[in-house]
Amino acid sequence: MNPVTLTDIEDLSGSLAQRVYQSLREAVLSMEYPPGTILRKGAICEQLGVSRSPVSEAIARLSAEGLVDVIPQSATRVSCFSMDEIREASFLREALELAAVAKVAEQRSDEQLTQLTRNLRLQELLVEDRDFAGFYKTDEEFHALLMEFTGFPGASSVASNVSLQLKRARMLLLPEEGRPAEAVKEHKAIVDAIRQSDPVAAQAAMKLHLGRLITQLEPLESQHPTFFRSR
Amino acid sequence: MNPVTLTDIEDLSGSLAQRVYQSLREAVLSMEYPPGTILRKGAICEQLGVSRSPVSEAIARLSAEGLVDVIPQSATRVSCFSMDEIREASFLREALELAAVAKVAEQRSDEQLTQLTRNLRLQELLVEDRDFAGFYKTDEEFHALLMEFTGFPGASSVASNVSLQLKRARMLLLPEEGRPAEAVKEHKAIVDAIRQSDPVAAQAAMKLHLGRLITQLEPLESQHPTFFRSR
DNA sequence: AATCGTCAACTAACATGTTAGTATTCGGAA
DNA sequence: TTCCGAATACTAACATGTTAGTTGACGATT
Repeated sequence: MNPVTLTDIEDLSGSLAQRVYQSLREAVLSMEYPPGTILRKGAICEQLGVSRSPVSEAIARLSAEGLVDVIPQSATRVSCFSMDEIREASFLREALELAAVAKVAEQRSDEQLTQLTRNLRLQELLVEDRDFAGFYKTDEEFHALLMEFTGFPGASSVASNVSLQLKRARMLLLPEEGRPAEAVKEHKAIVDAIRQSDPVAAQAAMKLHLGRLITQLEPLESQHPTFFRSR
Repeated sequence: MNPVTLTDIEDLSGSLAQRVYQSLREAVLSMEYPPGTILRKGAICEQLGVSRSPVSEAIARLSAEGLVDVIPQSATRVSCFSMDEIREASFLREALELAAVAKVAEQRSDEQLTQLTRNLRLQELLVEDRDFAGFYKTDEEFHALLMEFTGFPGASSVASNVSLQLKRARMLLLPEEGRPAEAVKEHKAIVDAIRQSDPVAAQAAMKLHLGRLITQLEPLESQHPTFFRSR
């Protein structure tokens, strides 16, 4: 009865376990598997045409990231949101992005500034075209670029790991009228501060920007109570 | 020929895989398995009296954390240090701890302040007794307390994960004469700022303190070239 | 009708068998 | 002696068999 909602692992690269992991992770983050969904190893094996070994490894990694809860000897289900966790993720993300943006403002190269500006222009275009999916993607690229420009290649992945729950919760947010345009303005303020090599201003602009997201997220708990756990 | 250097998994709790993971992780972090050591699944299975499944899962987790490098179809070895990675870890740790200490300074309870003060006194005692192992442990507890007091239970584990390489590299540092005493003073400055609810001063004190560690770590690359990879 | 205990079905966890890719060694040719 | 290549031994990766713990349903008892 359930349609095949997993991206085919044939399209991915790496070990089997790696591909299964990516496929499952994508399904969880995109809310194709909404919180509470029970993951059946057997079904996944059948669906992807692999044995349980790579599936187990994939699930173990998802569990370590907090995307699924595995109930010993019983079942494993897609983890529910908790507003506490979302606030925590927001706090950690802010800590990392503030440090990054300050460092970038201090040491940016012209080439890096150009890349940020180019990304910014793309954002404007996509908002004009009302291509919100494209905008989301470019938005995330913007933040990833900033982390990369710190000169620490792993910083980007740490930040995105820490923000996983935010990314997933954000999927519940319908693009609110006018919000993407505002986000672009805030991004612009950040880039302006970086252009002027002003770390303090860059941090302030980033803080403002990130604060908007958590504000948008807060009402979700009452709007989608089934996706949240009380605790 | 090799003596049994793994802590017995009997002493640990949780699933087999979890226990194996803890045992291996401890061995890597304590430098009992120095960088470059080749991990043989077969030997580990024999030594711990378990099958390859839990060992594989444990190694997969260590690999995800960057503590071991697994060479596909060939071998898995304890990862070498790289000064770039250590600088990166230091940057990320600083970002998190600065955010944490500011938040704690703003919202601390008296009970929390008491706990910090108590930890501080313990540090003084241990340094007086020249119990450096005990001091290291209490030092880490100090930083863990600060992360906990943010009110975000996961923040502590994120911070310690990010600092794994720092923790391991620190093992190479012989307790330098007078350094622990200085560290206690720096900790005291941090707690003083928290006592006065002064986030800015707390951040400054923390930044100074964390800066000392990376300064101590820098010379290691030339002192222990075999433990570092060039790249 | 409600509750409790038993049992059957299902799942993760663990053990073990199999495959395929890598590295090393050893022998032969230059 | 040196260099190259084939064969072998070893490893992680994958598949599959087995165990044990949990859940839910069903029936007996009150």
